[in-house]
Amino acid sequence: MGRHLCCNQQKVKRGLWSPDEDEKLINYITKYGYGCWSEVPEKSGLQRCGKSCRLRWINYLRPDIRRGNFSPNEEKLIIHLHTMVGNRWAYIASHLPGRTDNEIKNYWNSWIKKKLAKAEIISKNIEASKVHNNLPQFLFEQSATRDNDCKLLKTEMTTDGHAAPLSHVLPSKENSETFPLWDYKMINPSTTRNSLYGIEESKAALTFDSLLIRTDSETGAIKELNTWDPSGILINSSSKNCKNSDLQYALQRDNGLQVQGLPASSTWHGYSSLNPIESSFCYNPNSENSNGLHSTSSMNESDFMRSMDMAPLIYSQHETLDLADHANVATMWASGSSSNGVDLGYSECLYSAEQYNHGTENSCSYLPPLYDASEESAAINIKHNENNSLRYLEQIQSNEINIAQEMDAIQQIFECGEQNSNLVTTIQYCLGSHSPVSDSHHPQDTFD
DNA sequence: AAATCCACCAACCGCCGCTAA
DNA sequence: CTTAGCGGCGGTTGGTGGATT
Repeated sequence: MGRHLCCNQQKVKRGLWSPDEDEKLINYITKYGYGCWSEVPEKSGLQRCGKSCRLRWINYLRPDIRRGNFSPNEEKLIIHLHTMVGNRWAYIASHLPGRTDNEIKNYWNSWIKKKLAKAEIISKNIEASKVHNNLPQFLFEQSATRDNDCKLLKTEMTTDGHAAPLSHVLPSKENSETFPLWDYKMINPSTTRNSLYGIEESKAALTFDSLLIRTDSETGAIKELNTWDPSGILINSSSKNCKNSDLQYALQRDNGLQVQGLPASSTWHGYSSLNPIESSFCYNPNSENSNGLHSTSSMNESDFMRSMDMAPLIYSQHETLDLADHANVATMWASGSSSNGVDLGYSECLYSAEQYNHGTENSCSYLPPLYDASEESAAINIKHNENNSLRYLEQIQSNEINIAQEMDAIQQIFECGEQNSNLVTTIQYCLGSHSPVSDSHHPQDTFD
C-alpha cells in the first residue's frame, strides 16, 4: 500500500528532464490542464511516471514559478516561519508566492549548514554545561579559550564572574537575524510553564544547541550591541523561541541585577518571548496550582494556526519591518493576548508595524506614540501597552470604537486583495470570539 | 591541465492521509 | 469496513559545474 504502480514499472525514464520532455508536459497541461497525474504519461507520450510529471510541473514548469535568489525579506520570512513550524516546507512555501517547498528546503539546508557550522564549535560545551547557575562563569571561561568568533570580552564581566548587567550578550541589530545567539530544541512542547532554569527538573525544558557571541570578523572585538529587543523571558513552554533577552532576564532575576531594557524582575506582565505567535498562550483564570498561582495553557491549535497566518502577513506587507520592529510589535501583541488573557492587539500590531515602517504617528488614536526599543522606554512601553490594550477593550465594549470603521482603516492600510479579506476575517474572529479577563487576574511571577 | 573537492539543487523514494470502490 | 490508488509531503540522493589543489 502506498507505493505507486508507475514506480514499479521498469520502462519509466528517470533523471533530469530534457527540453523535449518539458515541452511534452507543457503541451499536455496546456491542452488538458492538470488534475490526474496518473494519466499524464500515457496521454502526453512521456516515459515518466505520473509522480515525476507532477514534480516537474510543480517545481519547475508551472508559469507562476519564481526563480532566482531569495530576497532578504523572503529569507526573513522563511526563518520566521521555520522557527514556528519547523520543517513544514509546504506550509512555508505557501507564504512565499512562486516559491516551491523543494526550493525553500534546499535553500534552508544549504543556508543552515553555514550558519550552524560556526555554532557547532561550542554547542557541545553548552550542552554539557546544562546552562546552570554558573552560566556566566561558563561564558567567561569560554571567552578565554575560544577564538575571536565566539567570546565574551573579559572587560565586560563583573569581578565575580557574572555577566555585566548590561546588554553585552545581545546581538547588534543587523547581525542578530543571521547570527542568532541561541538555538534550542523543544523536547516536549506539551508541558506548560517552564522557566529557563527549570531545565534539570523538566523534560519540557529547552536545550541549547549553540551560543554565539558576535564579534567583528576582522578585529575580533565584540561589535556594538544594542538592547534592541525589549521582550522578555520565556515564560511558557508553548514558546518555541528563546532569545538572548531571555538569558538576560534570567541573569537579572537570579543575580538580582537590573538589566537595562528589561523590566524589574518582579514583573513580567506584558512580557513573553520575542515572537508573539511562538509564545502566545491563553491565561486561564480558573486554573490555580497548589502554590496558589494561576497557570497558563498553550494556545489551542486553531488559535495557533490563525496566529501563524498573521505574522507573515505583517511581514509580507512591510518591506522594512525588521526584527527590532517585530519585537515591538510582538510586545504589543503579547500585551494584548497574554497578560490580559484576551486576543486583543492584532490590529494594534498592524498599526504599530505601519507606524514603524513609515516613521510616523499612525491614525490610531488609542495607540501610544511611536514605539522605540531604547532601554529607557522599554519598561514604559510595556506598561503603556498593557493599559492600552485594556483601554482598547473598554472602547470596544462601550462602542467607542466602531469595529467596522476599525477594519475599514485596516483595509486601507493593507490593500492586498485576497489576503486582506483573510486579515479582516481574522480580526473579526479575534474580536468576536474571546471573552476578556479582568486585569486583576494577572498571574504572579513564579520566580519571586 | 588534471584531479579532487564541494556546494547546489533537481529529482527520487518512501511514507502518510484521503477517497472511492 | 477494508483497501487499492493517488496526491502530497519531507528526507535524501546523486548529478553537475564551479572552485580549489
